[in-house]
Amino acid sequence: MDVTAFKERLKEKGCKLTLQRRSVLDILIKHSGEHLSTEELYEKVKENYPEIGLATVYRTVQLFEEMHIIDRLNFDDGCSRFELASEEEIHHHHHLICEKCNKVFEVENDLLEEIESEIERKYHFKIQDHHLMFYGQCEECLNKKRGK
Amino acid sequence: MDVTAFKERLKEKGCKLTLQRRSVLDILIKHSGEHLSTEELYEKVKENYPEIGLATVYRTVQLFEEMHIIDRLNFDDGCSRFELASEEEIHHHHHLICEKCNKVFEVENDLLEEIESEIERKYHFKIQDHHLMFYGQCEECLNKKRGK
DNA sequence: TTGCTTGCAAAAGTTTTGCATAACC
DNA sequence: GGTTATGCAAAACTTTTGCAAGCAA
Repeated sequence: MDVTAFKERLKEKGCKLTLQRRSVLDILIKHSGEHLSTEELYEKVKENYPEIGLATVYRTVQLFEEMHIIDRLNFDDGCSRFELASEEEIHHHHHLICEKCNKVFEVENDLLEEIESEIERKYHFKIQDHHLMFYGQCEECLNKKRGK
Repeated sequence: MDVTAFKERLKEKGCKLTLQRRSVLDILIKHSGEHLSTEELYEKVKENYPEIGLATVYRTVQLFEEMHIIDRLNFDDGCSRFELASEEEIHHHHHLICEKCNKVFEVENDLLEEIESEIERKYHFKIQDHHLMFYGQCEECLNKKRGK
């Protein structure tokens, strides 16, 4: 997303373009695929912008979430984590979480359309989004266990 | 689960059967399908066992989670919620979360085997569990919106 | 100028922990 | 009797909020 488009989307919401908001977005883009927490975002933004406050980062991720710029993820590690929302309408990757080393992998795979339409029909529920996480063991940890 | 089996499973872990643990299990069984939070569990246990402490309930749900007696759920409302784990090895329901009224519905539907085996093959990741949540609008809220 | 935004500090909310006492086996 | 478990209070964390000052448009 470029600065002009970003400013435009903020304006639509009656919000202003501030250096803090730009800095948070920059870090999110720079670290896409890393699922940073608010605290981690704050630490990274501070490297270039030491005056920023943690509360501002919390307020910014809330705003970005409402604007659908980012998605909030929960890996049960005590804090929210974020990733850039995909630009396309139908996005969706899933997450593999290794219960040994806690690493998170992304999976490009949807295939949920079938399940979604069945659920929509059966339960009269209009689905707008989904989160799918798989828990288990990653290749590396499987090999370690087997002593390879 | 009966008391004898419960005691046996506790003993396997070197843990003792206490009135507190029995009380928490009783409430979980009595309110299965309700996704109680730790605080809510505490309130309900207190009705019959007023001396119990909140920390004990926190410690108990941690223990039960390790024992796979319950599953921890996260609906992004600021706390963990719990449900009894299914007795069968493979049995999975999913959750529909209405973003208007925040009600949670359960869906009896697996159909993920196909996706799981594809992921296991492609990513060399051994899947042990999954969580699938759908976000959207429930029938009631859809009807309200349309003024029915 | 006007209203949105920020930084700070304090508050709020959930969860964990230390420790003396109590309960289980 | 020895060890695990509990209750209480305090601590640790994450997140939110109030408010005066600052900044964008």
